[in-house]
Amino acid sequence: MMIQTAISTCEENHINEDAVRDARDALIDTARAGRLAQIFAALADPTRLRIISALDAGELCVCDLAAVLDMTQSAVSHQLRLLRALGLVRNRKDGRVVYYALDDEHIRDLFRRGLEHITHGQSLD
Amino acid sequence: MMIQTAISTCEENHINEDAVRDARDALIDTARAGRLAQIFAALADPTRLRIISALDAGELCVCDLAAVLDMTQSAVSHQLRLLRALGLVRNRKDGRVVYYALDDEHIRDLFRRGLEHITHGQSLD
DNA sequence: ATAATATATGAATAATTGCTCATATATTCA
DNA sequence: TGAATATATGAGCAATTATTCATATATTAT
Repeated sequence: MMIQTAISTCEENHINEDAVRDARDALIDTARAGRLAQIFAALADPTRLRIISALDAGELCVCDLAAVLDMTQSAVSHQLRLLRALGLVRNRKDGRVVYYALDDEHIRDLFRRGLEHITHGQSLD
Repeated sequence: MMIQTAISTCEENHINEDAVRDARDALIDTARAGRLAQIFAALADPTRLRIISALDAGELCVCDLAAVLDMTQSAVSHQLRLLRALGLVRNRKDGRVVYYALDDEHIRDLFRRGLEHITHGQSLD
């Protein structure tokens, strides 16, 4: 007579071995998780999203960007530095004016898709 | 003889009026920016991304999820509460066991696209 | 060279956040 | 009912972060 091995506590034997196995296969490693989180983190701030939306229309110099966003030049510059460090924007210099533009189609895609999600409730592809 | 009006300082007249106009049109309002930021913020943490990746394989109870992630049940529970508050996961209760599953195809899509971005350098659509 | 202007950046601060620890709640079992 | 187990959650702490303020750097114009 076969008695089913007691799955005593979750800690020891898990509640569902199969599900755990599947999950372990699907689980992304911490390195990937970290890099991915960093990308999404770049989009996880209202100011940066507004910057990205503004630049989505074309390049803009820092001063004009600050005017459009109605923010301090300093604050905008700080965020631009961050976005540049992450490779999301590029800049070109013309005299003492520095123009910024979006430089990552993937991010632009994520941004637009997120925006779709916000605006038209449901509409995937 | 027509003398071009001096665009004195950026503060007053902007450096490029046209670009500013376009940017103003494209600029998303702060309400949208806030909501969108919140969505991306949900994906801006390695732990939450690992949770999402694990649940992408199917539902899992809290305890098994904690085991898979090698994290405290408490920490996992806290993150699950956050994800649930944002509508990213749903849960069903079976006795004293609570199973969690992904509940937002848009987020799942964003997650997978972000992951693609990470893994295969360039590959949009 | 000096003044003016556009941008960058270090330091400081306030707010947010992810985790731990302790404990509460809920459910099953004896 | 009481003990055991799965999950939830409040408080506290350490780390991160977005902004401001002051100031530095770079470029143009006088």
